[in-house]
Amino acid sequence: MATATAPEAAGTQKADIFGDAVELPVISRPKPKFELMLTDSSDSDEDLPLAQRKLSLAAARPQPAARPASQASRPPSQSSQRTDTKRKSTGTGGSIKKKARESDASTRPRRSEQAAPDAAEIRWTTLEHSGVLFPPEYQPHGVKMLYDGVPVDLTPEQEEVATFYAVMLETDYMTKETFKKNFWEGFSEVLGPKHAIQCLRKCDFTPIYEWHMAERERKRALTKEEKLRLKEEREAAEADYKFARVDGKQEQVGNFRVEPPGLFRGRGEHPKMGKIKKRIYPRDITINIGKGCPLPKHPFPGQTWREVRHDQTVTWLAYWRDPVNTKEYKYVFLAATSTWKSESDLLKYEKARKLKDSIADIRAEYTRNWDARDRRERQMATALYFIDKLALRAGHEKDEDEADTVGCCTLKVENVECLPPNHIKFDFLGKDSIRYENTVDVDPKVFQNLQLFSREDANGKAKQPGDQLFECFDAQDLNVRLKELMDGLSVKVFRTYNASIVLDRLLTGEVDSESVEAKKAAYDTANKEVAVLCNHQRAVPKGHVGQMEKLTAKMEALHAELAELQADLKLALKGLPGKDGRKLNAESLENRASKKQQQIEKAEINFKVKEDLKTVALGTSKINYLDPRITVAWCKRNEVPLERIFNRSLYQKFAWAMEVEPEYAF
DNA sequence: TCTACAACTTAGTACCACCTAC
DNA sequence: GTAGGTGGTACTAAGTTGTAGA
Repeated sequence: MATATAPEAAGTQKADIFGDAVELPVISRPKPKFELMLTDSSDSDEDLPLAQRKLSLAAARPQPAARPASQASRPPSQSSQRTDTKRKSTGTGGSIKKKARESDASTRPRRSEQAAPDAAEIRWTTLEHSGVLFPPEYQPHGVKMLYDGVPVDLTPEQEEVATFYAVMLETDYMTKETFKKNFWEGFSEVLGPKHAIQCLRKCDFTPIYEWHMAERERKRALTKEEKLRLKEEREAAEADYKFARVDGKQEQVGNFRVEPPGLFRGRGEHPKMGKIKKRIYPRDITINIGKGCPLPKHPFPGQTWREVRHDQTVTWLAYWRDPVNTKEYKYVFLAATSTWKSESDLLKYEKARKLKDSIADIRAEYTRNWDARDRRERQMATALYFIDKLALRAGHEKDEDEADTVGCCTLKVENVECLPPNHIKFDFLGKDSIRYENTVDVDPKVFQNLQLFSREDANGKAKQPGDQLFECFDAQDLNVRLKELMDGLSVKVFRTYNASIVLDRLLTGEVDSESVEAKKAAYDTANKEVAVLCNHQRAVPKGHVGQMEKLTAKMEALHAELAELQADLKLALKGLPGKDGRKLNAESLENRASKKQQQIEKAEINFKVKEDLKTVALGTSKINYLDPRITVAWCKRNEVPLERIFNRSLYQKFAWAMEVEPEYAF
């Protein structure tokens, strides 16, 4: 039985992967397979544990100004009251959408220009980097697509767009009319009105697709040496862009590559899927860099960056406007391992831990408000119950040109079904158009409220499909309320809190096995609980059915072999020869049967795990929701090598959590 | 007061390199 | 040596949030 290792008894050892400054309690684990990228140790607080350092940093930084007293003390009933009339129902199945944004962002003064940023907002003093890496210019291949069975000449620009489409011929997008319609709009524009190609139906992109597949195969068939040479060339080209220097410290850049052109691959039924994502040039990109630093170079003579800023209040290095969703931006940020991201992670988990101290009061408050006379109060309290218990996302109103997905605050009446006596069935498309389907038992008061909210609005008018379930408030209103309950609280904190507290609870007991395999399985089970809670789904892996069939056949073969061994063993124990007259050795047969049994058990576990997890994504919660200190502490207590749980990336991302005490509780 | 922007986090998927079993 | 499986990683879409400014 594994026992928790007391820190005093455990002592500490230097762990070279973390650099000299970090000490780990002794646990029996092999040297990790990978090295952490060492951070600059010139910080004056280098003797502090990393976690404390970050906290100290956070504490040292002036806190943002408190909310105006008027806002802070405003009684809930007086806060931005949203009425039924404000949010009109479409009654046609569509959700209420925001008015399309029309103003040009470039005409708006930027935050940093409005006034000198106060000290609380300054994120850096010096910032040096090499900008962004552009994808190579298009190289025409000369393969002709067919129109009405006849090869057609295309200009390089037209050929490029045709190729965007051709490479997607075998994807599900080809079954989507929206995708094809949007592509055709873009393609026909590139072709021009007088082009021979006049409709998509007669287009045959197969020759280009076949060329693409042959290219892929050619690259796959390169020799090891050729592949290595290409890799080295690629790395040499990227070297300058991989790192930035922030206040003198080298930091990894996350996404330094400019997104290449292609077709927009929106998820679910995104109305813009198939639109052409045009090529981005320096003239589209705004660079953020320290004053006096050399400007990043780019390979386009005659072009200049769209703009160069020296905004010390933000952490992005570059951005450009999304060419498809033109109201949005694409940013280049530092990598997850950077100090900025680590700080931000730590603060996120500390905020979630703070919620732990307030959660009882918050629950008491929303429970009281299930009976509130004010409909808005009652709706908010009901919604918050679901956010808390089911870890639902906030859900903001969306434009017509976005996928029609919802969160808690934007649920429509048809997304919930009240099943007496107290079951609520949820069925809606959430983020990424992932379906949330869940039936839960709720408090009778919540059940009554939901029946009312889905039946009629505040004026007693019957609701129709497409109408909002909670029509009296939105996510922003709820966040304002949450800030009254706890400083810094917002809806998303509940997801972090719930994910981490569930993991913490599930990992509290001792694992009933000495084997690392069994311990890891216990961890994965807990991880799975969280993933299910957060509705982290994935597509069933390709070939899953085939794999399961193979596993089934393998298990059947193993069982048959075991049966044979057991039959022989019976004969051997009676001193009889085998069916074929062979002499049998009982001891050997017993060993072989035992090994076979183990093989069967292993295969059965493998089968079950595979089937269980075929639609569950474990990684998302590990990366975003689970306080890594829970995992690190559990590994220390249970003598599980951390690299069995965290891969290299997570190891680096959570470097700040490594020296946590084994007794750490979320 | 409200909307839209700007900045950031969270998310699933495609692809590729590596490992393992045969 | 090879095929198939697996895990890591890059990519980029799609959320959330706080707040400026009309």
